[in-house]
Amino acid sequence: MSGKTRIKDIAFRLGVSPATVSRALGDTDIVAEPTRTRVREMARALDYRPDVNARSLRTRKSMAVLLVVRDIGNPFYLEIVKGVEAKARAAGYAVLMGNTENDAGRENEYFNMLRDGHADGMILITGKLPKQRGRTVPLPDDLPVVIALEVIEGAAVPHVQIDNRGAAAEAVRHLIDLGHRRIAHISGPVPEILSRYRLEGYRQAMAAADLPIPPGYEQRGTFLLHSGEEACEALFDLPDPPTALFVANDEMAFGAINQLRKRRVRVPNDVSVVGFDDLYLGEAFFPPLTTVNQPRTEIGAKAMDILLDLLTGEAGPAEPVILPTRLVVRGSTAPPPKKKRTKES
Amino acid sequence: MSGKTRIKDIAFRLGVSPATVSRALGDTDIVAEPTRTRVREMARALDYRPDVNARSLRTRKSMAVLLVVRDIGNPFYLEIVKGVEAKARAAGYAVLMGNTENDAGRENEYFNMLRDGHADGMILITGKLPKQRGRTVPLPDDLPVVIALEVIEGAAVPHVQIDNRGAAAEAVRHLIDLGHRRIAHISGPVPEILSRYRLEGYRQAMAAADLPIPPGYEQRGTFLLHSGEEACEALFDLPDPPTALFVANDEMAFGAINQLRKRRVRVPNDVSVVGFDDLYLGEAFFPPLTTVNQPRTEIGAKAMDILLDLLTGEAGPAEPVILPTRLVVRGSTAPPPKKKRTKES
DNA sequence: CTGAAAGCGCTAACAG
DNA sequence: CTGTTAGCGCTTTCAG
Repeated sequence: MSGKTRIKDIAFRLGVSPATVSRALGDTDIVAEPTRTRVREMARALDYRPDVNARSLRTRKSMAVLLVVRDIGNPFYLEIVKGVEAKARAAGYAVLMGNTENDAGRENEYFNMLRDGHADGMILITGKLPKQRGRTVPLPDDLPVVIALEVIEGAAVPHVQIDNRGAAAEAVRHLIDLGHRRIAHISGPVPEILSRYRLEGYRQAMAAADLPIPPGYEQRGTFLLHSGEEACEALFDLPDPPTALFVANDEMAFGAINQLRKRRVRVPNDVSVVGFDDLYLGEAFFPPLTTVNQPRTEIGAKAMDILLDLLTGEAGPAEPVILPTRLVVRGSTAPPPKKKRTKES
Repeated sequence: MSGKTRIKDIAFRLGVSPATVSRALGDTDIVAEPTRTRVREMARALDYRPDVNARSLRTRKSMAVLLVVRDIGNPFYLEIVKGVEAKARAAGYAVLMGNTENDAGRENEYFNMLRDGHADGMILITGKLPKQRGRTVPLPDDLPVVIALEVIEGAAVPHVQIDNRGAAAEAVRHLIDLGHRRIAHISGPVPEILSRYRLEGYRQAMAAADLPIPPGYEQRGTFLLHSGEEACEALFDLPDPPTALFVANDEMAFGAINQLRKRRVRVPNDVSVVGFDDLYLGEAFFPPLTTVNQPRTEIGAKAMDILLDLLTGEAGPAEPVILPTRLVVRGSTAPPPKKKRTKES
């Protein structure tokens, strides 16, 4: 009824000092057992909740971490978020989600929240370091920031990532093992480092098997559904179209398969497709998508573990932490068709 | 270098009082123009950021709102989040995301964040009011809470929702108009009110067309992919299986179509399927899913608008706000097959 | 073991 | 228009 319960209300009713109440409520300090229980019972009876702002102001820590993603609308991030959340709450931290929409201004804004007391540390899944006045500032070594999933080259900040190059190569090798020789790649936006790594993995695997990459076999996409369709269209307008596609993410792979269906090209009978990410709905897709699974929950959990270390003054890992991926073979890949396919509309 | 810049640093360098700095930085107050600019320039030069905790402690408002969803892992919520976010940031509010996992304890926890100063108001997308000590507490009328998407019956709290019953009926009517007579329904978990509304819409449309609902034609699912498969299995083990399915959400519809494919039942040639939600990937699915589109961004935006009103002391709408849905006809629905299908494994 | 007192950084009265 | 003063609610010395 009468507004909110404060520490002094409890203190007053019990005839003790506010300081004693504060101590009795905290875990650390030593308060005489009878007092301690009386305080706790009263606090519970009055439904007392400490004011976070007062506490944070005093202790200079917010007990919150910031999780900044590029696009909260991308289902891909969801499990990472869960991994972070689970660890965070276990350690008593709240998780604040930030959504940059790839906008430099907003990235900066979240970065500032570290300084204005909103959060104590941050996990970045954006592939960019915030800029100050247009130029990237070198992060102080002790700033509690962890990069997850993405890679920021040259940043002296702990990284949790996967071996994108190796995983891509493995995916391509799967196609090669199946007997494919004409394998094309639909990449993500090339300025982005993850796209480059996956592209490199593709080239590496092709080179290792002495397979040529004909002109036009490297299509550049945007990671979005429709760009998979477009890239696929370009690929199959080629005089000598591929028999297999390694696509840099699942979403574009769905788009590509869709396009193939429109052209009455059968997957996997005529053309095999491998994706990357292992999205939840990949299973329900037809055909079920062969793809590279990323350990998303673990990436989130590991990143939070490291952040927690940073927050308690421990040093982060000197080397990037690499988590293992797994090629999930489902129904979108098969050996190439026996007879040589010729150009047909 | 020397820790963080505070108001008094600026004041000291400029030879003015902290109060003047505070006023000069705020929009409202009147400060002599020269002072005002000098303060602002100095603040910018020192890269000053006001401490949110101190400010919140003093002003008793956090300028943050809480957005609580049932499962952050569900892509369905994403656009709602965006709608909320856009409005919130335009009004200077930060959005804190809460994730309940359907856990009563966690729902409560977020609710408490309203009282401990974390946030000033909240948008609930959980279908449940938080409980205190096991029982639902009636929310004070003036508590800044808005329910979006879900419905909590009997709660005197502003609602932003869609007409689930009407939208479901429209979907079923589409099937009826196509010529279907044997139409089954896969519902969500029935304790949930949204599932009930959609179920009612189905029954209503069937009744209005004088169509019977044979035993077994109402299957209960969980809104999850595999439950769509299972329900579909049960349906097509029936002696007289349906020629059309109205499924309470897209995810289960994907599962159902998958199951149908395994049984070599063609969609939409043999059986038509309508979903509900219009998930992003529904387009890429094969066949492209006919479904009910919910105006998700608008739901989020409208909910935030109302919350903003509540936060400024205005009254919320007395009646629930109903936003229009739209039946999106794509490729998963068609007239029923001409010849009567007989039972076949 | 407990109380008194100070102070985190900010803004809002209240004077001037 | 600006400075002084007080205080938001909490934790933490420092005494006792």
